[in-house]
Amino acid sequence: MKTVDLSACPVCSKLKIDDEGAFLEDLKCSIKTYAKNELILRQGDVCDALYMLTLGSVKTEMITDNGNILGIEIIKAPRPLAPAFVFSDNNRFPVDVTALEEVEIMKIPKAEIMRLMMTNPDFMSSFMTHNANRTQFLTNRLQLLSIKTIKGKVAHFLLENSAVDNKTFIINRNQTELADFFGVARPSLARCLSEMVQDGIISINKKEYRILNSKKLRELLI
Amino acid sequence: MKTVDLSACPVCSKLKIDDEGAFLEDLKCSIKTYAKNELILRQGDVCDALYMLTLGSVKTEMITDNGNILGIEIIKAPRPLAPAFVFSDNNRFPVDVTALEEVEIMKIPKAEIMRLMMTNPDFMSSFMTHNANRTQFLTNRLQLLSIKTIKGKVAHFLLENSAVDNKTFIINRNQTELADFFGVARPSLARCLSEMVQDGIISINKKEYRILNSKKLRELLI
DNA sequence: ACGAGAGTGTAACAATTGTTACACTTTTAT
DNA sequence: ATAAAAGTGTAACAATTGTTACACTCTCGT
Repeated sequence: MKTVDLSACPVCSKLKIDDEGAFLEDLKCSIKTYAKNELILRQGDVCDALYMLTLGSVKTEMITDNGNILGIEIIKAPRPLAPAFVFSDNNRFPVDVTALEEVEIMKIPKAEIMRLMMTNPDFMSSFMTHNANRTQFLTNRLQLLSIKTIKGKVAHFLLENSAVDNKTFIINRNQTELADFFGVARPSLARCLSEMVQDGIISINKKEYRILNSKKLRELLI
Repeated sequence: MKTVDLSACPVCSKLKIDDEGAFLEDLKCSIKTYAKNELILRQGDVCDALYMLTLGSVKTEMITDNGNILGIEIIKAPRPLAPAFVFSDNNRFPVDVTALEEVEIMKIPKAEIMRLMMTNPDFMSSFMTHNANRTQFLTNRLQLLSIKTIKGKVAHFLLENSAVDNKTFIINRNQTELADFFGVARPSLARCLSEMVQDGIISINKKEYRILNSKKLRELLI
């Protein structure tokens, strides 16, 4: 059974491997499966290995001190989960990870990662780049959270997600998830969205969003 | 002139180098100095090299779309600035960096970093760990920002900064900087602080903060 | 096709925070 | 030493967001 497509993985794609099967057998790793909605990793868990999502998709969310949920992101296989934290001094998971469907996770010991990095320059480079991109993602998240008004967050989010040429796009989150993502209350988000629709700035049809007036949308950032 | 103490640097400390001088001469890098309050790096600048702060201290802050300032951290030499971003796909600086005093910065090309990593396992390990710790720092920042009430942020911050045994400590930020750090308005922070003092939860004397009632402080997180 | 449950729209009201303004204190530079 | 600048306390008011509640629509499984 081939469960992993290494070439699609951001940190493994550059590996020059003759025999993928042999490579994976060589790797001292264990594989575990999880059912839909199962909690895979808990915020605060010790992170002594690299967890590679090899099949399915998961969501990560942060539980704040006050019990609020802050949605972080949805991750689809194949991709490593929180790869940076394997190497941190206080190596604990920063988020809860929950299975969105049937999921398969490969657990690779830290020592194995070290070995791969030392013997394989391309792997090292990919791993570094991937981690750097993750940091950039976190920075963007920080930027989004630091916008104080909900309309500003929405504007930032929509402008970021809209291609230059295409002003219509699908957002694969329902309103509740979107509110979690922004760290605001659901009815507050609904109010802002409906006001923006009334003002002719955007239109919403189910999960399809369209920017009608990007000038006004940009003004909401000010 | 010896400007750098490698042993104090989080990513260079483990380097086994006989002749520090020769090592630094070998490194294809350039050194530049900046005056107090000078803007060293601007958010969005292309980041094609590792910037190592070798002397002095700087502050980093993020300018959000709406022009607000979000204070991130104060960095003292020796330490690399935004090391993760050298390797990111979209390698641009995430923050403004401003000199807090006379500052010296060493610019090391990306290729040199790669060479060091490949030839020096300890350097690689330190670099990885440092980047991981930076990610963890960003995650903590994210957690702080996701707390919605100002008192909650203050409580989180104070509890995080207070040692277990010592309930008194110095915060080297004035009220304005603290407000920027929390991403709130200065008078709002002042109001919360004075209420917390009135309620006998904390006491403040200039920059010395003391926790008087840690139980009540913890309740503010709920 | 139909009922249960999830998701959405919206309203009234409460709570928190932001804004602006100004007096006052402390620090810094000359 | 003294003026200028930076930092702090605080008040009135505006604006935004959260809370709670409920009706309505849509989706999905049986």
